[in-house]
Amino acid sequence: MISLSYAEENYLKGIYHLSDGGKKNVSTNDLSHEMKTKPASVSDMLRKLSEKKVIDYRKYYGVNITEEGTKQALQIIRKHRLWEVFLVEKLHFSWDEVHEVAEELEHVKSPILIQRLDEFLGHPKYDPHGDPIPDEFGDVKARPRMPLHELKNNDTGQIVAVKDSSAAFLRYLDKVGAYIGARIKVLDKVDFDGSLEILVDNKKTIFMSKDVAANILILQ
Amino acid sequence: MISLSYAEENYLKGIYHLSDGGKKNVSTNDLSHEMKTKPASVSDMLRKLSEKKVIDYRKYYGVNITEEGTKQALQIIRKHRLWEVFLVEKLHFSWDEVHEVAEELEHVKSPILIQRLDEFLGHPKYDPHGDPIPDEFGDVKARPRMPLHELKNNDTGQIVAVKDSSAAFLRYLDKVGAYIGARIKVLDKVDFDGSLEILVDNKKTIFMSKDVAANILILQ
DNA sequence: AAAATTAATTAGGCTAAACTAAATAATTTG
DNA sequence: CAAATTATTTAGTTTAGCCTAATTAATTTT
Ligand SMILES: [Mn+2]
Ligand SMILES: [Mn+2]
Ligand SMILES: [Mn+2]
Ligand SMILES: [Mn+2]
Repeated sequence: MISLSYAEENYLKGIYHLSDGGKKNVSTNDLSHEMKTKPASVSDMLRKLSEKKVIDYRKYYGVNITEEGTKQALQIIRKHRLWEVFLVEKLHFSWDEVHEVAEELEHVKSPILIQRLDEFLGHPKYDPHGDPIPDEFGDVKARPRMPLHELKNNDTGQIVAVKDSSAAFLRYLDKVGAYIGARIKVLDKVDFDGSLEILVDNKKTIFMSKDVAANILILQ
Repeated sequence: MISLSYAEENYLKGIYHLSDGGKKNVSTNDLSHEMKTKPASVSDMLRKLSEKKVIDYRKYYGVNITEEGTKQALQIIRKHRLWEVFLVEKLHFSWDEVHEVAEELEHVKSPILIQRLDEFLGHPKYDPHGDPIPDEFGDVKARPRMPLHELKNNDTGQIVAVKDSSAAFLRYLDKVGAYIGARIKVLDKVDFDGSLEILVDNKKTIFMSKDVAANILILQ
């Protein structure tokens, strides 16, 4: 297996995410935005990743991640999410504090480390944000999930993940009392702006904007 | 607190160790050997570390670590050793497998991470090789310890640390049955080559060369 | 105390990963 | 469909961290 640098790993992960798991073609500009670098830097990196055969790159036409690239991206994501679980379950981090740290830990190179960590955590299937953890072969157990803002009046379901893992968003969810695993029901949907009134665990009613709801993923 | 790069952290740690915790002056050549880089690269790095005030550097006369440098070195060592404890106690690594991985983990930047890890581990005082773990203020509980080859006939004591943490040495100790915490007694010391016959835990007799004994540290 | 040896530094290069500015390709618009 | 706009790449710099070769400083030897 070809070895990638810290920066290359981050780019590959960015490409994997923007391509929606390999389905879509990714543009230089979008990637530069994702990576917080300039398009010129992205062009440089794409050439290198292409030489390492983890992406297919046609100048001016964007990139597609290869089979090998997908495999590697999934292993980085596996590490990231396992570390997130560790931080929350064992070190009592809150779910809005883990992303940054996992962003570093995911690059530690030691296959045995990640295997043992997985065992130690009891082979978790999902990370603290509800995202599935790929297994050692890169297999992902995907659950069908739908953004909350697409639900109709009286629809019910369970919060299983968040689309946005930023600290600001997660802390907002903490404040209003939304969490992974919560059972919800749409009490009212305002036509004018798409904002929602939600019943949580048959107890608490919370109001949220369409933008917030769009970042909450529901299993029906 | 000035922020150091990954490479700078490793150099500073190297300087700290070679200087015996700040007591000795360190030469460019010795450091280049320690870091497995060329003396020219060391000169470059010393200039940079000097600008960051973590070392006192007089050209051609070697370096001394500053107060600030010592503080930072101790925090890196703290992280290194806490991670080693984690790997052994929680992930069931053997003591000869942890050093390399800790060498990477020690650079993860997150004060809260290391504080929580310390709590999770129950504030351990020593790492798997018997080395003391500095506390968050850089205070180290040093035990008086003596290399085994300096003991006399019939002297007794307890193995509390190893000087060499290489996998080869540690696996050799595993094989002969020497471990941290073992009670030992010197049964015989051969004048000719300094090799030793040792009684371990009043049960097992083991023979070892002077070189091996010199890397085993005893609390009397 | 000069000569020889050893240690350390400087000079000049290389690569990775970023950048800005300029050039060029692709796409959209009148 | 030519012109304008937007996206992307290329060219040329920068910085960190390494290298080799050449130079210079310090130390040891005769
Ligand atoms: Mn990362
Ligand atoms: Mn996550
Ligand atoms: Mn290290
Ligand atoms: Mn250790």
